[in-house]
Amino acid sequence: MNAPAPAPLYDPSAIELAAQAYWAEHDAFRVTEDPAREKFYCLSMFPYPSGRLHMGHVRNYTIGDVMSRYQRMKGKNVMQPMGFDAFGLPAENAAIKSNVAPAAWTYDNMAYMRKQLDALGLGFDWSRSFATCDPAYYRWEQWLFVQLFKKGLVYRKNSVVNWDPVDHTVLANEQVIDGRGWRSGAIVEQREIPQWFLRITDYADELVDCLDHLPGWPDAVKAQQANWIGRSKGLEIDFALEDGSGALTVYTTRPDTLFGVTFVSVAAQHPLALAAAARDPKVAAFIDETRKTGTAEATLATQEKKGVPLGVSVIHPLTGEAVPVWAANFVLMGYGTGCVMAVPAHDERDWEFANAYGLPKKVVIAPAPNAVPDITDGAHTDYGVLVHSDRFDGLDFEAAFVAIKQALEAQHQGRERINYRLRDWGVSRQRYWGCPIPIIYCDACGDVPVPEANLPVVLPEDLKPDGAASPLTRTPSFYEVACPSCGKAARRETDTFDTFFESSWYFARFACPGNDTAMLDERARHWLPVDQYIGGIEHAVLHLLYARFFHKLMRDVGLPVAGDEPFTRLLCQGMVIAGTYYREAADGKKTWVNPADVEVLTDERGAPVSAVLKADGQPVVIGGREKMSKSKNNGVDPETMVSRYGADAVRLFMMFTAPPEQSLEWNDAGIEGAARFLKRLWTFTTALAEVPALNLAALDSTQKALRRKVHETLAKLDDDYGRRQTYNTAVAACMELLNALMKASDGADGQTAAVLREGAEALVLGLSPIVPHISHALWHHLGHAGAVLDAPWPKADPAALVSDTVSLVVQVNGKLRGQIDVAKDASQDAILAAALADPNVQKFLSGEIRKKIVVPGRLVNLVVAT
RNA sequence: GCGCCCGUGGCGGAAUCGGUAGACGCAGCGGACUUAAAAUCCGCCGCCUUCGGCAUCCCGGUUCGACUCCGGGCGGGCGCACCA
Repeated sequence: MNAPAPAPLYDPSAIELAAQAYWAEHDAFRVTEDPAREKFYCLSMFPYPSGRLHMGHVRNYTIGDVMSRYQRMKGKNVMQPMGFDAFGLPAENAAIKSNVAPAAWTYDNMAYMRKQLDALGLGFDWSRSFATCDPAYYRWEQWLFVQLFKKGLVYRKNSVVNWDPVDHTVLANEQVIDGRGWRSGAIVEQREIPQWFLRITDYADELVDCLDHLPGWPDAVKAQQANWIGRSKGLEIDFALEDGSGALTVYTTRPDTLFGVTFVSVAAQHPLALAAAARDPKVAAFIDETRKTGTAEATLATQEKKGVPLGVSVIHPLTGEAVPVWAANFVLMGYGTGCVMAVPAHDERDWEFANAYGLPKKVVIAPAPNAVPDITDGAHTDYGVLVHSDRFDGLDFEAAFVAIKQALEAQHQGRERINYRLRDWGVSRQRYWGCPIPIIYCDACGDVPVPEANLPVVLPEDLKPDGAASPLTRTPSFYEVACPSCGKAARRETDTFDTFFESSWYFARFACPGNDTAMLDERARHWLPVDQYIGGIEHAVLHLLYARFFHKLMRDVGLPVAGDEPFTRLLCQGMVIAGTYYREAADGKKTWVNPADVEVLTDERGAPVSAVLKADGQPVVIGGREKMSKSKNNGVDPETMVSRYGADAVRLFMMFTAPPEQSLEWNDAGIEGAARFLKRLWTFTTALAEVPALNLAALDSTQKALRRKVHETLAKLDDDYGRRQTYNTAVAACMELLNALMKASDGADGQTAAVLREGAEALVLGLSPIVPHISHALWHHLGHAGAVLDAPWPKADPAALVSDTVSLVVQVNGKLRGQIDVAKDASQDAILAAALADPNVQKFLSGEIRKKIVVPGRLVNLVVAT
């Protein structure tokens, strides 16, 4: 090998700036539709512009960037866009706290975060970017809302909000702390006001059924969504009121237990309970009590079962018996019909309730025809066969469901019904910094949608929220309008959309930048669905369900979206966690200290024994590993890490330390290890000089083995990047290969040097999606003119993978006793002969060999009598 | 309570279809270089030990063979939370 020219030292910041400048200069990530190439749409959940990126963002976007760069090298036409989810409460809070306009605050934050994203080397097509607070964006969701209005998919009804009586404002749930307003400290009231709803329940069946056709989604997310939608099949059954004044309709999924009904329970807010309250002060008192506890949801589930008899009875539809009606605190007014038939023998809640009030229990389900279930300690809720149920005795659940349904239908007292836990989506928010709802209220014409020609309804950006009611409600120039229909004075809606509205369709708009005449165009059909979506598991239900819903809505109003589902493959990355450290004051108050300020002391094995604060050398308590957060003071700032170690090291550490969907523990020593590896890669690759051409015929067995390692690594990389999406094992394989190459590089010349060079190229190409900057520089070092991001993905040479001999393990009774090398096409007999000849194996072959198992390419297991 | 997921060295993790448990990295220990330190390089590194034995939360099962499959426990995490 020629004496290498003195190589420049690895200088991450210089290399990274140069690579980023190259990408910017060449507009390297801008894409357009290309019918000749397969498209790949890779999307990471866009951020709220809070001001600074946190490690969770870095992890999310690194994963997306790695996938994008890999697919690009595989020849796909990759679109990876990025934008900002720019409406929301923090901007209003900042406005109140620092007296800055929400718009200015938001745009400043976006500019800063854009710089941070670029410094990480993320390959976004910024020409497609937008902020959702731009009227050019939100006008189209107003337009969609108007279309849905016309189709009857939106409606207005009264709904409860958290009302702060001091600030005269509606509070979001997270602004209510222990039942009090976050700023005023006033006790929050529940108030009913009219709000807009989207009929997501019309799509409940499709939303749950389509889950079965999403093989690329994690099961956990699909399970959560199905759970959330909560579809159940049951019967509505009418119980006639004894006084002949009508009927009480209950919903049940267990009509097989109908003969076990001993009373009927209604919600405290049920009309029948309210009517009884007028006559009976005890009922009135009960209703009052439930209203007070009604707010604290967490206690609701565990609270004691309470109720009060209403003094009315209903007639059992099949037995004709009279059963009493009770009001009960555990019956939900908002689900089903607000009343349920009570079967204490076979329902836990009814069992508890009946026990508390001494109501009878009738067993009507048994595990077997002659068995008697034990209900002394609780209800028997399993399915079984019917007993004490007249002509239905002996039937199982399914048969009883059908038979009882038919019996009730015949007397017009029952019908099958599907129920959902899912409620319609309330989209009204009494907030300033959001998209205005495009409706005008006219005394003469009612609720009138803003005509399409008048869209967008622009949010005035010069208003300043002060924590009280939305400034829109105090801005006549905004809300005083003429009715679009009759021209008379009317009032504009001052509520804005839930911010989930914006994030429910942004994925589609990325395909259609610049279109100011339509929400979407044919380009959406080209790019959709998103091939790979990446984001946090915290969005498993709401965001992902709403986005699926919007995709179907856009489809049904005739917009050019492709397919029924927006996201083909979904990856939910794990949290970024870090150790926590604290000191506890005498009063039990904990002061959390940042991990960066702590020194951990270990025993001689390396196990941590104690920790001290660097500043004063005094001990701190070692807490658990938890999600990075302000409250636990265990956050690590990405920008600091990038300036200290370089973006490549940060990216490498994040991809190497854990598989993407698992939680990732940040530790400073770990990222130093990542930086060390990059330094080694740099030193090794830059030291390679001109080498002779690779001559496969001239390779000796050592050189062949080294070359096999190179190509085995390539084969593994493709599998890890593509099918498995386990970047941690891909990096490990590269580290292993670099170790092997460096071991072989001492005084290497001739064909060994040629193999080393081939290995270096494999490493640079194979690592380039993860560490794009150093790869960009090293690719040029290796003499290539083009950019590594445009190089084709390396393929393993099948010829390099074949070996003349294979190494087999020899077991005796399943225990490892020896190792043999045999020809790769050796016969079973030859393999066995070699195994039996091994001296160590022979030591364990005292008895008769009962069985000989040969697994080709793997092992030999000899079973002897013991 | 119901649903989902997970338990492997001091630590993060690997073992992809039931076939060498602990790859790769961190931490630690020993050494080289150095006046010294940092950086770098080399070696050791599950536990008990002499051959060897024991080890993937515990107990059982299937199998020639189980981290992997099945049953039952224990522990942890996440989601939903009286949805009839």
